[in-house]
Parts: sequence; C-alpha cells; structure tokens
Amino acid sequence: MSQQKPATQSDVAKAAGVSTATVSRVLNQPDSVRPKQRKKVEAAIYQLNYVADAAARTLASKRSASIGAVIPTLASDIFANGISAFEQTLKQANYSLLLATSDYDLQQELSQVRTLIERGVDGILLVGQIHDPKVYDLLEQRQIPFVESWAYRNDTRYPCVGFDNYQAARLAPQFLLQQGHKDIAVITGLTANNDRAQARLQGFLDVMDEQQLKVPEAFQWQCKFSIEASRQACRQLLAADHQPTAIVCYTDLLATGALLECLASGIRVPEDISIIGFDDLPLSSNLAPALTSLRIPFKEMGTKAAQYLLEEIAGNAPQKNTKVEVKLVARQSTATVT
Amino acid sequence: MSQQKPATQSDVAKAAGVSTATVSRVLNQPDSVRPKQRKKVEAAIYQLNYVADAAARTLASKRSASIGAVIPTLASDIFANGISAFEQTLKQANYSLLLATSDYDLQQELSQVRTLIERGVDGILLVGQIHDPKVYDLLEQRQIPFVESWAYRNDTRYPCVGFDNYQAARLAPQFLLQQGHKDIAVITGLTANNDRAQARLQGFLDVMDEQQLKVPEAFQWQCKFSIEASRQACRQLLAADHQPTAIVCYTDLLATGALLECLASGIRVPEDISIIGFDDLPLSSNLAPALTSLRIPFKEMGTKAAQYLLEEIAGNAPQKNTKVEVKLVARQSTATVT
DNA sequence: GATTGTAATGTAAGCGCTTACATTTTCATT
DNA sequence: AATGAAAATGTAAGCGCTTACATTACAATC
Repeated sequence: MSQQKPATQSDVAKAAGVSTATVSRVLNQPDSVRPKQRKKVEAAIYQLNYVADAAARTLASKRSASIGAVIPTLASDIFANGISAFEQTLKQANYSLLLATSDYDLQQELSQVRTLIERGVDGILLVGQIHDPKVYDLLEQRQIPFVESWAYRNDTRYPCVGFDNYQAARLAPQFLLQQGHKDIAVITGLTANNDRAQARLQGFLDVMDEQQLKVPEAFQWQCKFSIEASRQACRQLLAADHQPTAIVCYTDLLATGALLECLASGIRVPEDISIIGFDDLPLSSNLAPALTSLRIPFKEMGTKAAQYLLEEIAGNAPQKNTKVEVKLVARQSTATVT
Repeated sequence: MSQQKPATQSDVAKAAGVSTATVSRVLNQPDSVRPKQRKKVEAAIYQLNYVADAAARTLASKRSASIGAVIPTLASDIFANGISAFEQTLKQANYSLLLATSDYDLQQELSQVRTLIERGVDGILLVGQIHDPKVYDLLEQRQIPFVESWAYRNDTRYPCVGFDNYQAARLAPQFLLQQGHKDIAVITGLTANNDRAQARLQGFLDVMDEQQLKVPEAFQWQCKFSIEASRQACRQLLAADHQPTAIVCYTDLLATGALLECLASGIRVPEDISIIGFDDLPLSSNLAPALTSLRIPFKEMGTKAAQYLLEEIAGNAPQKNTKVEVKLVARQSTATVT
C-alpha cells in the first residue's frame, strides 16, 4: 500500500475520462449517469482506492450525514440501550453518530451542543426537557432539527420522543396501594437538573396526596445512580424507627440496590417489604425475588427518535410528539400487605 | 433570534475591521495577535453569534479534531464504561467522538472504519486484535493513528492499550485449583471473531492442561452475552450427570446469570459450586453471595487509549503498547473444596 | 530621526467537493 | 436524414476556512 496522498475526485475523473461532476453524480445519484460511464467511474474508484472527503462534501453541500447526541452519561444501561438503538437506526440510513456527554450538567450540555453545531450535524438528540435557553436559541437560529427524548409531555413546544415520566411514575404507588400498602417510601436519583427524576417523584407524591396519605421526609430519599448509593439510602431508610411496607425506586439500578440491601440485612422481600423498580432491565427479572418494575421500551424509543430526526431532515414533517408506552410488570418483589 | 444565514469568518473580519486571517488566528493561536485586535475580534464573534464551520476548517487544515471508535456494541456495561472514560478524555482535549458499532461483525467493522476515514477522523479506536486486513491497509495508507484496546499482547505489530486476556484468564482456574477444585467448568461468550473470548478460553484450557486435568466437552460452554443465555448454559451444564465443583465465567454478566441460575435451582454457592467472574462490575460485589471476579480497570484503559491517540496525533511518539493490570478479587462466591 | 530586525497583519491561493447552468449527446419523430 | 425535446455530461463558481508568503507596523538601536 502506497502512502502517497489519497486520490481525489478529480484523480478519479481523470482516470475514468469524465468530469468531476460525473464522478460526483455516480456517488450521489447513480441513476442519473449512464451505466457505461458509471462502470468506468466505479472501476477508477476501486482502482485508486478512492475515499470521498466528507469535509469537502459537507462544505459544498451543507449536509453532513451525521447526527449528534448529548446524553448525561454513557455509564448507565439506560442511556446505553436507547442510544444503541438510536445508532443502529442511523447506521442503516448511512448517518454517523457524534456522541457527547454532559454529566448531568447544563453548561456542559450547552457547550456540547455548540460543538456539535460547529461540526455541522444535521440533527441533534437531547435527553430530557430541561436545557439552557441558549440551547434552544442556537438550534432555532441554525434551524437544526432536534428532538428531546427520555421524556414525553403533550404540552411541550418542542418535538419529543419518550414516555410520560409523571404518568408512568404514578403506576408504581397506585399498584402498591391496590395491594394494601400505605406506608410507602421512595428512592429517586438526584432531581437537580433532571426533569425525569423530578416528574417521577412528583407523580409519586401526587398519588399519595390524592389518597390523603402523608409521606414523611424520612420516607423520601434521593441518591446518585449507583447500587452503592442506593444501598446506603435504603440502609438509612430502614434505620428509622418507623418502617415502610414498600419502597418505590425510580430506577431499576436503585431498586436492585435496595433489594440487595434488604436481603443483606435480613429483611424479607416481599414478605416484610415490597420493592418496585423502574426501567425493567434484563437483570431485574432474573433477581431473586424477581423485581416488579415498569417496563420502558428503550429500544423503541431510540429507534423512533432516530426516525423522527431522519424524517425531519428529509423534510417530511413527521409527527412532533411520540409517546412510547410504559407498563407495569408484576413479579415477586411485591406482595399484598398481610 | 434571526434565521438569516449564519455569520462567517469574513463577516466577523468585516465587523472587527481586520482580515480573515486575523480572525482565524484569534481562534487558533490567540497569542499571535495583539490584545487590542483580539478584543475587537472577540467582540465581533460574540456580537454576530459566530460559530466556526468545522467542515471548512477540516478541509483547509486536514485536521478534524474528532476521533472515531468502533466497538462491538453499546449495549454492554463493559464497553460503555471504557468508552465513557475515552470520551471524557477526548472532551478535555476538545476532541469529539464519532461512535460506531460493529455488532461483532468484521465486515461491518470494516465499513465503519471506512466511514470514519471519510469523515476525516484524526484517530481511531478499535476493540480487540482481530480485524479484516483491509482495516489495517486503509489505516496505514492514510497514516491514521489508531489503537487496539480491550486486549494486550506484547508481540503485536500494532499499538494497543489493554490487558492480557490470556494471562488474566489463567488467574481464574489457578485460583480455583489452589482451593482444591479439579472439576471446573467454563462459560465464555461466543468466540467467533472475538480474540478476547478466544484468549480467555485458551488461558483456561492451558492451565487445566498443565495440571493434567481433562475438561470434558460437557464442561465447556459458549453463549451470547446475556443473563438469559448464561442461565440457559448453566442449566444445561448442571443437567449433566457429572457436575463440576466450580464454574469459571469469563464475563461478570455470564457469572451473574450462572449464579442466579444456581440459586434458583437450589444449588448453594459457594458450598455446592464455586463461581468466579471476569470484569468486576459494580453489581458483582453487591450480589449475594458477592462474586469473586477479575478486576479490569476499564476507566484507566479508556483514558489511556485516548491519551495514546492524542499524543500520537500531536506527533509525540508515545509508547506503543500499554498494559493495564488485572487482579483477582476474592469474595464469597468461591470456597475451598471440602 | 533614520535604520533595522522582528512581530503583527493582510493577501490570496487553495482544500475537495456539489451544483446551477451551459453544452453536447441521444433517440423518438417526422 | 433532419428535427427537436429530453437526458447526460461538462464547466466553473463557490462552500468557509487555513496558511504560505508578502507587506506593514512597531520598537529598539545608533
């Protein structure tokens, strides 16, 4: 393999005895060039090992065939699974994914959005519905299609693909109430700058409130998204003088932590305490006892978010808001109060 | 916010009363322009909401400030954690990450590498050391820095940052042998096109062979990377007439599956069967019994892989091969044979 | 204040594509 | 064979930057 400078379009044109415009057409609208010429061009491309330069193409055409995503963190099953489906859908459409993380920080997110715009992405995926206002300014000024995911509200100004965190969250306490629980505790992730966590907590509190049930402070815990943090929160929760008969954890990771903590300290689940999660990760159904959880169709969401952006880019005016359904999957970690 | 076409460098130049070259210098080598002018330019940039066009910059400078990574899948903690650290390191150096997945398929990987090259990435991260030869051809022809990760061998022609899968894998059966086990079974991921899985299995078999210990076919299982698949493999393993006293699982996910399956079918761990994992995921230490595992420093690996590429791009000739250390963490899922 | 050497700035030529528009070729009709 | 519309191809002007190189400004020296 030689290391001389890579062949350009005009090298190909010369070798094939055509103009650069024809080479470009072979690449972009093959049907518009006669088979005979096309074959010559294709042969030259193969022969010269030609690889088109996306930067030049982007500059000339104003389209980059790449889409950006800014997610809080990669180190979480929840985003990883959704983004995985997102990427696969993009790949099928010959789009590339520029992935950036914000670490749940709005300023970082803004700066990442800026970078993605510089790079000329054709569309952007955001997580959640809380962003620095400048994010919207930039996006609208540049007319860049974007979509908010992992959340759904029908009253939003901006396109979104996701699930209704508030409504979904309500299912958990409702289910437990049906089973006769009244002393229900809740563990959520940190709610700062996290509308999903906020909505879930609110959903919980509203359901309880509607039933005239008080949720003491000692029954409300927030912690980082880790098993360790969740175990610790659960430990403190159980250390109180009054104990709940059920715990709602608004992430399966947190529920797993709570479950393991209970088991480790000799509390039987569900006999002594019921636990319910949120996400329905593959692990959850395999735990002993298997975790009752709310199933979120992450894959479907990632796929639909990608489809939305691709349609929007193509100018097809797709539906602005897409809701994916959440449903409760009852398993062994919950039981009726005796 | 207006929607007129975005300001260009020459708009900024005009507004600031300087040439485009000066604007470019303010952006790229601020020290080379006098403070007075610099301030004028910066003001104009702010005022016009100017965002540099990376495509044009890339075209003109032959540098894209982006790095590509092709990983088998995002839907796995193992890659997600390493890539997370990789991305964070890039971010700090103002590099963007183009992420592509290959689904453990060499042809997809090749095509993704091609796409990344088109997009002008300055460097590429690959996983493992088995690739289509064309991948190397392309990379060398274009002189694109790349690094193989998640694997380490000192006899490799190509730069790598990772751990020695073979040596690491040997630790597991060695540990079990020390504890008096002789009937040891093994569960790995699918080994096709996966040098990491191959090396681990080989390490296992070699250790056993060195001790003159036969490993019957019925004790060797391969399965997909999922808890479900692993449970099934474990189930079949336990269904045989002769049972092992220990199982080596070359991924914590697989170990988790095996552990849960054992517990579910009334087999005590470690009393009846010892189980050892590989990866040391956060979950593993929280399971009951806590999983003995091999700790892989994914974060360190991701960070170092990024550092290698950045150094190489900067022309600093960094060390070609970097090994990160794996160590066995003994917990409750293993015990001496009684 | 004239003379340098040096640092700052400007000029303009690309980088490798796409794409309006102009030109040529093709081929169905006459 | 001549005609003309439609299809294919070619021409060339950018896209928005960077960067050699040329030019100018500045400051130190005599």
